Amino acid sequence: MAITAIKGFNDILPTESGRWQHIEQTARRVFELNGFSEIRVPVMEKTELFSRSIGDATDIVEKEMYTFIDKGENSITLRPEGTAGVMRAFIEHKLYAQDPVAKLYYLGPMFRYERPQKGRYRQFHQIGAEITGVHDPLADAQVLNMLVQFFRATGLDEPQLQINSLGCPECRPGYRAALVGFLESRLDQLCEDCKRRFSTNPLRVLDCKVPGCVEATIGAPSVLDHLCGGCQDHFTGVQGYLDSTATPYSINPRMVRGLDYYTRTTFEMVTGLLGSQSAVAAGGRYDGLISQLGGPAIPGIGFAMGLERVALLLGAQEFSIRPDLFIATLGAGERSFAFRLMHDLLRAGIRVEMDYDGKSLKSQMRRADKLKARYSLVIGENEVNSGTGAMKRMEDGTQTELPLRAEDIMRVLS
RNA sequence: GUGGCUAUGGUGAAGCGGUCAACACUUACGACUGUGACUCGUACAUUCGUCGGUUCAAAUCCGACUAGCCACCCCA
Repeated sequence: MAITAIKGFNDILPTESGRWQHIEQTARRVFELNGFSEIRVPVMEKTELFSRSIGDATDIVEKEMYTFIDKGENSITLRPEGTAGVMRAFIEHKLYAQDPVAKLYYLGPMFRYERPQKGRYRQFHQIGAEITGVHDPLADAQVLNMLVQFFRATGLDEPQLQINSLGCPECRPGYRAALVGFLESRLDQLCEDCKRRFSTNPLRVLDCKVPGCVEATIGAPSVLDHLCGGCQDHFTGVQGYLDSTATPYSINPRMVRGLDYYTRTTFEMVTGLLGSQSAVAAGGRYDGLISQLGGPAIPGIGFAMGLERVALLLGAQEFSIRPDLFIATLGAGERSFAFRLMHDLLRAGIRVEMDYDGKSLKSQMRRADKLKARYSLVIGENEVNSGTGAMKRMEDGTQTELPLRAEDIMRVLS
């Protein structure tokens, strides 16, 4: 039996890589337009970074991390998400000293040990962006608008933006207490999972899809009614900015996040097209994270989107590269002439293909067709002797006689 | 970690106990001795995820294992 890839780790084959490049290029273009610069950080970090930022009691840290001990006895973890590493770098290199307002984006593989399913893999890829140093809801709104811009630019208008506010360390405890009080009386109506959540993370009960739980939580207190003045103003501000740019969104007071560091604004881009993996991108504000990791008290906000999920939404769209010209040759003698011509054209930036191993002309023409070459050119003894030949436009079969020099060929191609 | 489903060539698949494992696509070569797409011809699974069992006989029945998919949990 041949060796196969690890469960949940996928190859991105040439037929799909074009789609991935389209996504990545679009993200880079949109993000850079918005003033974000790329930051590249390692795929592994000390385990402690993640347990401290994401939260010890979260599922990610409790059961989904690829953690191991290296030869120096250090506990190392393959990053399960990007923000922690980016903020570690931000603090470690004191980027805030130059300018506390940093706009950073990153992209790359993330790792989570979960059972794979549609749109969820053990190695998956995210593109994320972060803004540090801005308290004003303007930063929230810019990040959200940029996300919406990205999806539009990618040709996807389906995912919907949902926003919520989780409050801050001031007001969240009060809300949590109110919710616990409410749920306590209906504990017997909740599913087994929710009974467990009730003690570990009561906010999650609101997110449960079991009909009994949905019903039991109908009159539950909303986070939005328990926000303190500051959080209330902030959330209103975010909405105001979104309204002013006519960015469509809806408020989902039941939206909960899986990472502990979120405060105030949280959001998701959701789709109904990916089965149970409805979130294509998600993020929020993390005002306490940087100081929690040993940096100064600087706020932050950001998001990450799942590339596999975006790629799935894009479907089987073709992004293949077509050659401009295919050169067919009739004999070994002509091939060196053709090779030289191809070389000149490649140097000029023309995409050229030629036959590699002396196949029949029929085969070569078939190949030109299969590669979807725009033009073909047959080179035989006559062409080599006369220095002229005929370029055939594959689309309609018309031929153009011309001298076989790079500049003449380029003229026909343009 | 839990549950369900499925495993036949490069791909999509027929086959449901008994002659060479259909068919389609892909690929290669040819019909056209210097011009593709359409058409036609030829070739391409000593073998049906793996191991074991039942049987005179198994891709077809049984068991175990493995893998994949989907769902739950959770999440991008």
